[in-house]
Formats: sequence, C-alpha cells, structure tokens
Amino acid sequence: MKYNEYKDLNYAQLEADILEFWEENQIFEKSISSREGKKTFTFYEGPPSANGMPGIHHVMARTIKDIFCRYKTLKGFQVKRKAGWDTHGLPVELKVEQQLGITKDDIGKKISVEDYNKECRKTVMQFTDIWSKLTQKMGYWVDMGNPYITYHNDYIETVWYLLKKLHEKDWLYKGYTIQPFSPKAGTGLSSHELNMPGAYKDVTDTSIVAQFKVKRSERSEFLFENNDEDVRILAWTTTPWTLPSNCALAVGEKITYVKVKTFNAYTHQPISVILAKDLISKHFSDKAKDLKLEDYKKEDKLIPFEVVQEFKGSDITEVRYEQLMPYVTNEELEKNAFRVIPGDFVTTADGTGVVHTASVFGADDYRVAQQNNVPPVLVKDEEGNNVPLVDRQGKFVKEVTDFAGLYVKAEYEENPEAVPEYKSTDVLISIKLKTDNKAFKVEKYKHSYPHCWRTDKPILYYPLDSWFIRTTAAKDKLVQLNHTINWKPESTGTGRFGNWLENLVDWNLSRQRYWGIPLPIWRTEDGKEEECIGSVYELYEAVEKSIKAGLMQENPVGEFENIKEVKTDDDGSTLLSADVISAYFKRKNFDLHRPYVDDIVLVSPNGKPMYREQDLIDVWFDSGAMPYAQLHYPFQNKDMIDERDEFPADFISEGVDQTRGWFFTLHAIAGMLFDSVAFKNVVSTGLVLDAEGRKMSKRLGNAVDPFETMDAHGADTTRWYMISNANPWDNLKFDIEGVKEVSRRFFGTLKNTYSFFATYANLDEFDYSQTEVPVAQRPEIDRWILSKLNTLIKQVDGFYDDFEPTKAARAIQTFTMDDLSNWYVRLNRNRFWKTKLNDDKVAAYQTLYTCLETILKLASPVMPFMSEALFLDLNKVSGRDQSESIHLTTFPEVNEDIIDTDLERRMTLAQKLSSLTHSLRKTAKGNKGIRVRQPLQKIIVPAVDATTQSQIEAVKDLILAETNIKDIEFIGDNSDIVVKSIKPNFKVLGKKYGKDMKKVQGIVNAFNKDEIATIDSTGTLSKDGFDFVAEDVVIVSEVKEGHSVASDPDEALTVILDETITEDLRKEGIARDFVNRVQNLRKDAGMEVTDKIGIVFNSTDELVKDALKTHHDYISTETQALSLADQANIEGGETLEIEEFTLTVKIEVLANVENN
RNA sequence: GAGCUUGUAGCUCAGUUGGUUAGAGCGCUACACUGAUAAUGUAGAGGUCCGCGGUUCAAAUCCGCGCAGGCUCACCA
Repeated sequence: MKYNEYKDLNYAQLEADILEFWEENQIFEKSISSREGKKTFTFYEGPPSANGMPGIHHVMARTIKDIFCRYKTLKGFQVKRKAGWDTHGLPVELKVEQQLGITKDDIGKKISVEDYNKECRKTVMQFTDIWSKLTQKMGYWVDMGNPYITYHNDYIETVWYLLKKLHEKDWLYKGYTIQPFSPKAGTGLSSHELNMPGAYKDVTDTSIVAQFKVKRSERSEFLFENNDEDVRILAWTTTPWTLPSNCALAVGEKITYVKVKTFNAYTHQPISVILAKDLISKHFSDKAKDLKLEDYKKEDKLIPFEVVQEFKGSDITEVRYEQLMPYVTNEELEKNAFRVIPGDFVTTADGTGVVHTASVFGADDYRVAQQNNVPPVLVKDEEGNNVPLVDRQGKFVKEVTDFAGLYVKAEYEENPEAVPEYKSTDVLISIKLKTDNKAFKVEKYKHSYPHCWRTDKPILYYPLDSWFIRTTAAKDKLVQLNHTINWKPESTGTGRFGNWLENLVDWNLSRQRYWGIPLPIWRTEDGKEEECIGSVYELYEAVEKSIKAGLMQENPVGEFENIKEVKTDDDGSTLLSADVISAYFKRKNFDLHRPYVDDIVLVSPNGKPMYREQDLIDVWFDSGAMPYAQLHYPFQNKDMIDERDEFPADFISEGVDQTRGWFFTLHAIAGMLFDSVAFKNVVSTGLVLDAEGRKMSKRLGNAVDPFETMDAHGADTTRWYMISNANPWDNLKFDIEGVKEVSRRFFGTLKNTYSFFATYANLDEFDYSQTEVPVAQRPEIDRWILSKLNTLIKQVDGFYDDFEPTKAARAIQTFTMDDLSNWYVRLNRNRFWKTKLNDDKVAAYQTLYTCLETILKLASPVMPFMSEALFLDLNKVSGRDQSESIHLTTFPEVNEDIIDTDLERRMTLAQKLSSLTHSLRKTAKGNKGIRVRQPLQKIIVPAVDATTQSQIEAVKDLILAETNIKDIEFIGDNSDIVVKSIKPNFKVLGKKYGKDMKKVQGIVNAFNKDEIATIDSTGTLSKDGFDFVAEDVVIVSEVKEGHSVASDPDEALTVILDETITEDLRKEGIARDFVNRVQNLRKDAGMEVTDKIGIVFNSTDELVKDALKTHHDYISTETQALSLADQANIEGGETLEIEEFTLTVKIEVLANVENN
C-alpha cells in the first residue's frame, strides 16, 4: 500500500471528503461514545439566535469552542456538546412582521395571536439550515441532532420552575419604572439590550432653550423690578416633544444663577432670563457685552445683555411659572406642578443649569418629581387609564391638539420624504414656541442617544409596569462567585464583568410581546393575590381547581396518565415520575405560549379569578436558563444538575459582547438559585473587524462571507489564521491575505514535509513494519528533532490547558517550519535518497513519521480536516494507530527521557555557526562572495569554552556539510588574534550596588588587558575599593581587526572563514557545479529521479577535464550516471558555463531502476 | 462623562521578575542555493517602543497626566 501523494491540494475538496468520512463513520458520535464512563468535561453552547445569517465572526467563536472540546476529548474526557437554538424574542417577531407586512398594532386585529405565533414558530427555524451548513463546513463538532430549543414546552417548563423558585424567595416582583421603550418595536428594552453594540449613537437633535414665564408671587417678588418686567426661566432640552409634559423645573440648590436683561432673538421683545452664572457665555456672545440695551434694533445680529441680579438655586425653589404648553391641565397639576424644585443631579456642564422635568419621560425626572410631590402630566385613555401624552406608538395623543397623531420623532415616520415639506415634530414645536415668545434659542445639537438595537430607531423613556428580578439582593454572592471563575482574558472578568456586578441593578424581566415565554404569574384584578406556576402539572392542577370553582369549563393542559405518586421536593415543588413526564411531553397536546395560557383563568385562595400577567419574559432569561432547561431539569435528568455532572460548565466561550448578556444571565441564575457558578472557565472572544479595523456590517458592505472564504481557502486555514494571528480576546482584523499566507506558508510546508516523506517512503515501501530503532541508537539529528518534539508536546499541552490556543498554534507552527522542515528535513534529504533501506534510513523514516504524526495530533483541535487527512494517509499504510480517526486518538504524551537540552543546545550551535559561515561566504573576497558549492578548507572558531567546543565537535559534520567546509579549527582565547573585552553584568551588579552603578560601570569598562585576564582566570579582582567576582562581569572574546569575522551576540560565538581556494578545492568546486548543471539538465529533460544516465562532455580546459576526472565517482553517484566520458564532438549537446569555463554536455537515459 | 482594553518596523504580531545592540513573519531590495522547487538560504533597508512627566544606578516594561483607536457603561436635561 502506498502513501497518498498530493499533487495539487485543494483544501475545500479535501475537507468535503473528510466531512463525508466523518459522516459515514459517525466519528463525532464515536468521539463521545468512546469516552463513556470517563471524566466529563462540560461545555455549554451559547445558542445562536436562529434569525440571521452567520458571519465570519461566528467561525471565530466556534473555532475556540471546538478547539477545547476536541482537546479535552483527546485528553480522554467525555465532552458532550448539545447544540441549541435561541428561538424567542423580538428579532423573530420583527422578521415575521416584515414577512407578513404587518406592524405590531395589527396583532390581535389583522392577525390573531395564535396565527402570529404560528408564523414565528415557522420562521424561527428557517435559518437553521444555513447554520447547520456553517457548523458542518467549518468542522465545528456539536450535537445538532438533538438540540435544545427554547420554544419547546419542556424548555419552557424548566424556565417556569426557575421563575417560581425566584418568586418563592421574593426575588420576582412587580414595579413601575421609567424605562427605555422602543415604540417601533413596541416593547420595553432591558439594560442588556441597551448594551448592544451600537445602541448608543451620535445623533443630531433639535434642542430648544425654552422660556418659562415666572408668575409673580411673594416668593418670586425679588426677581421683578417693575410690573411690566417679563421674567423667564431658561431650560434646555434635546427632546422638545417632552415639553407639553413638563411639570417642573429642577435647579441645583448650590448653583449660582443670574438674571440677565436682554431681548428675545425671534420676537425681539425685551425679557429678563434666569440661568446659571457659569453658562452665561454659552448663551450670550462675548462680543455683545459692551452693547447697550437701549441701542438694540431688531435687525441686529448681536443682542445686548446685562446681568442684573445674582442668587442661589435655593432662592428660587418653589417659584411658580406658567405652563409652557398648556394642552393638559387639571386641579392637581395647577396646585402642585409647574414650580421650581431642587434636583441633586443638576450640573452646569450643559444647557442653562435648569433642567426641564417631564416626570413620565425620564428616570431622574420621575424620581425627583416623586420626591417633591409633583404630579405627572397624564390624560385618561378610552378605558379610563391614566396615560402619558405620547402613546405607545410614539405619537401625541389627541389632547395635544396641535400635534395630535404626529410621531414625536421623525425617525418613527415610515417615509417622511414622501410628505411634501415634511417637518418633524421637533421643528413644529420649535416654530410654535418661537412664535409664542417661548423659545429663547433653537439649534441643532449633536449628542449620544440610545437606540433600539433591532429597529435602529431612537428609544423613548416611557413609564411601564414591569416585573423585576431582584438581582441586587444577591449582588454580594454574585460578586464573590465571580472571583472563582477563570476568565480569559482576566481583565474581562475582574474589570468589565466585575464592575458590572458591583453596579448591579434589578433585572427587568418584562417584555410586552407575543412570541416568548409567558410569565407564569396569575393575579387577581386588585393585585392582592397572585400565584406563580412552576410546572405544567401545577398548571393542570390549578386549572382543575378553577374548574371546580366554575371559572373554567375544561382543562386545556391535557391529561397526565398513570400518575402513581406525586413527589414534593425540598422546596415544595411537585414532581412527577420521569415516565409520566416524558409520556406527557411526547404528546405535546398543549402549547405553553400565548394565547393559550392567556385563556386560563385560575382561582385565588379567596375564590377570586386570577388572570395571567400579560408580559413575556426577557429572552436573555431563556438562554441563561439553558444549563437546566436543556436537560428539562428537574422534571428529568435531575441528578445531572444536582450531582453536578453536567453543571456547572467547565468551559464556555462567546464574544465579549456577551459579558452583560449570556455570561451575566448564566451567572445570575446559577448564583441566585444554585449557589454556584454556571461556568468555571470562560474565553471571551474579541470582535472580528475588517482588514482596516472597521466593524463589519451589511451597510458598509465589508462583511466577510464565511462560506466564500472557506470555499476558496478551506476551513482549516481560516481557523488556523484566526487562532495563530492574535489572541482570540483581542480584536481580529480579518484579512484574507493572512489566510492565504497561512495556507502558503504553514499548510504548504506541512504538506511539503508530508509529501517528501510520502514520496520516498513509497519508493522504499517503508510501512513502519520494521522494528523501531531505539531512539538512543538513532543519529544525533534524529534525537535532536525528537527532543524538540517532546518539548513541543509539553508546551502545547500546557497552552491548551491554559486556554491559550494562540500560543499553542504558534509553537506548532514554529516547530513545523523551522525545526522540522527547514532544518531536519533539509539536512537529512540525502539519507532518504540512499538506495538501500538500512538502519539509518529506517531511523530517518521512523523519526520523520513520528514527528508528522505528533504534529498532526497536536494541531488537530485547530485544524481538524488537514490533520485527519494526513493522519489517515499515514495510518492507512503503517497501521500504527488502531484509531479510526485522529480525533479518536489520545493526545501525545511527553517522554521526558527524550528531551535532551544539551543536545538542543548543540544543534542551536550548529545552526548558528552555519548561519554565520553562510554570511561570511557572502561577504568574502571583498564582498564578491564565495558560492556554497565551492568547498573551502576551514572555518576558525576562536575562544570558546571547553564545553562549547566539545558541543560543536559533536555537530561538526552537520556544520561542515551544511556550509561545504572541510574542517573546523578551534583556537584558544590566548591566541594573538583574539582580544578580550569586558562589560558589567548589569543584572548582578545592579542588585549589589544600586546607586553606585554608574561608577561601577565606569570602573569595569576601564579594566585593562591584565585585569581582564586576572578576573577571567582567578575569578576575582579588587579595584578602586570594589571587589568583583566572575559573575559580576561578562567577558567577550573578539577577533582583532583585519579578519573577516561574523559573530553572534547571544552565544558569544565568533567565526573566521579561511577564504583560500587551493587547486584541489577549485576542482572539487567545479565538480559540484557540474553535478548541479547535470541535475538541472535531467530536470529540464523531465527525467525520473530513478533514471540512470550516460554523460558525455567536451571541454577545452584542462582544469575542467582534470576536475571531472578526479571526481568521476562523486559525479556518477550524484547524477546517477552509469558513464561519464570525455568526447570530442557532441551532437545536440548543451553548452554549460561554470565560472569562467565553457563546456558542452549531453546526457541520455540508459535505464530506469524501477522498470528493471 | 465613567470603566476596561489596545498603541512596538509599511502590515500582522512577540518581547519573561525593569538590566544597556528591541525581535519574528509577511512585504520590499540584492545575492545565493536548487531532485521538498509556486520551496529554501544569506544579507540589506525599515523603529521618537503613541506623547509628556515621574520612580530608579537602569524603563518598551512600573507610576501619573495626556493623545488616539476599540469595547462596555451612563438618567443625562
């Protein structure tokens, strides 16, 4: 059997073949089943949301996941990895609405909730195909056959169970807050969603400095000079649409305010305005400061102003003003609103130092209004509920007559361009205020404003009823548990995540949507009684009670059959036996989604009807519940969690953007309910940017299609590039050129090395059936590469274990390219050409085979395809490993006995000396250089210690062969061409002398020849009051000027080249050149390596003739020539030039060994 | 505005507990080598280690203040 030889390697094709092989032979399944009963390594897959196309960054994230799962499998662990789909939530709903051409308003009108959710369910999985393809193509092993799906009833049941646990601890409560609300999406947004990258955007809004007219009263009297004075308080806002809802003005009690006499820029009326002293310059031009009020004409651009009064904020609190936009008012408002109140958050960084307060549209506003007993501006809707002046679509209600039905932000308009002379509400309000003498200044203002991550539209702060998880109650525990997690990189855990935990706020769980997990809480209308349902069976029983009470006719939850006993677990939850549960869920006869659960009315302990709270829960809770819900805990697989088999995870990995997302929700639920971390190790990956470092986005058109990339260059090379280029937690500037480079350099080298092996092993029919040549009996260079190999195993194992894939990949790459290919193989080529398969050749094959096989195993977590292909190729012939696949093997074990640091140093010396010699050849003969084919007599290595000398002696042959030199001569450091210089060893002396270092440095540098000799030989010397010992100084031997030398500073190695070319050397050089030319002729003629040839030549030069005659045997062997003859007239010969000589040569094939 | 993070050659990145000539690969230039050949070797050019200050005998490395990029947070009027 032959080793597979690759001519043109097509990575994509190779990968497709391997995928087929995995598929057919169920290799992934076996990688788990073959580890049955072994220690488990638990991995959680963060569920991708099944509603978008995968991008190249998913390849990154999944490569990391895959690497460690594969690594741990090789290390003998059983690594189950269940895929999952995040199926609920807004993205899906928006997609459906887009597909059906409806908006949220239409739900329940044009389309029933039932049909709507059916659509969602259908849509949700429409991307799974493409995701499965990506998963497969990139070689990510995860169990796609049996994924957890968040909309399944069993998943929901576990979530309900968890919510009930929180409810029991009083960690689930209903509250009223001002929250970010997305009118376009029709839902409140959690802080997580506001944290989505790009949520905060710089936008330019119309900002208005409004004039609030002060009412005269005892409190405000001091502000008025006379009866006619028009005194206005200036307040700035970037949200003009909140002005009709203004209910108060907040000032800083300690801030200094001033009254300024001036004119209104739009109406030109004289006014007096109040603002913070610090901000005068922002609103009045410095150039106008000398203008007189009485000179003002309305055409003037510069408006004069005069500061006439100064006072503290506390002096004007409780001052009342006229409602700015009096659309809605009532007795309560007239009594308690429209006054100046103190606000601790007021600053003079911006605006006027007076904050316009609309309590229903700002969290701070709400708080400060409450504290000061300022009522909100509200109206009654059709059902008689109090609602704000802006409805949930973001439109003004009818009471705001001038703007009724208008969107408060232009961005909500479907198609504003279509409206002739469209003006945004902001602008309309500005115009109105200007006309009414209520606007002091209107201008565009650029600031950062939060946007809805899905609709891309600005959010509003809006009053909403919500359910919260009291995460603040568990803050200390969560912080504490976080310290036990191994974060990669550490700073994400301690810094980013740690700070987030320190500043934790309660988790807003409510979503006003349709497609998601319903909050399992039923309440009486007065809100005094409520029940949280923790399982389907509990719901079933509750409905039964309700039927008895006459509130329900029948039980939609379905039947539970064969209930023998109902257990109650420690905290009161009812648990049925697993078979009852599984029988029930197999039937799937009731859907726990809306609208079905909404139809259920339960009965309260006091006999009142209880209705379900309408909210759905935050989808982040879905995914945070994944460790338990994927197992349908505790209804099934209870032990897996309780006995800590599949919990917590040993390892998870997601993008750093999940810090406040999945990482947090996992952590919060595990900490609050299971008193445990949810994961022990976490790798948070950075962003994948484009080659210029910009974020990839569809809009910019710079998104990289993972399929295209992998089709063109292969998944392995893409994976390797991503891992080896930079640490996964650093942002990756994805450059396709980098992928190509990896492909060309590393993969090319690996392939070449394999091909080299395969070519010759096939010729020799080497199948590793020969007895293993003991390592100790192999040549020095074999033992060297094996030593390096074992060092590599140790390193790589450590790197993987530390979750440092980049270091692992780089180490493998360096070994493969530098040590194995460019040194071992290059230096040993002739061992493989030898005709006979003797011990030495077998050792060479075995060594190279071992290296290849080991590299493949080490690299297989990162490059699963290529490693598999080459492993199978090797193993198919040798049958050395019983494993069916490289991914079913075990990780190479380091053999410490083979690691020989002394040998590694010897080889380093050989490499350095060779390199130095090459560089000397280059500059020899006055920079003309002496080509390597020209043999030279010797190199001289001066002044090395005895150990180094003996080490060099040991690798002498290698150096000589590599550099085409005949001999190495060592000369002692007492030779007269060597001079010694000395310099201080800063590290040692610095510790000893500290401040005196400068002085000591001077003394050491001033050592004369004798002093250097003394400390070199005796090891001690005293000078200028300092005692030096050998380790205090570094003595370097250098060659005197006038010699051509090269030296290596690290090793204190110096080489001198003997440039003399004797006639013998000259002839030998000619012979080697001749061989080279003949080889080229062979190649040009397309001859096989095994062809035997005859050579005839003709030269007029005696030296050439002589050279070829002298080296007849050498030439014959090298060129596989059976004859080499001097012949006068050669027909059809080639003219060759060697140095200054010309000769004619002709070669012909005489025989082919293989054909004989 | 705050937290975290990054800043080293044209590009992508190393650089250990601070130690005196700051490295690699790619790219570029030149030369060489050539039965692994779309490979390889040698050399060259290329650096304000983001800036400024400080600590220290000694700073790419430690500290402070800035600048620039990235991510995240923030009720910001």
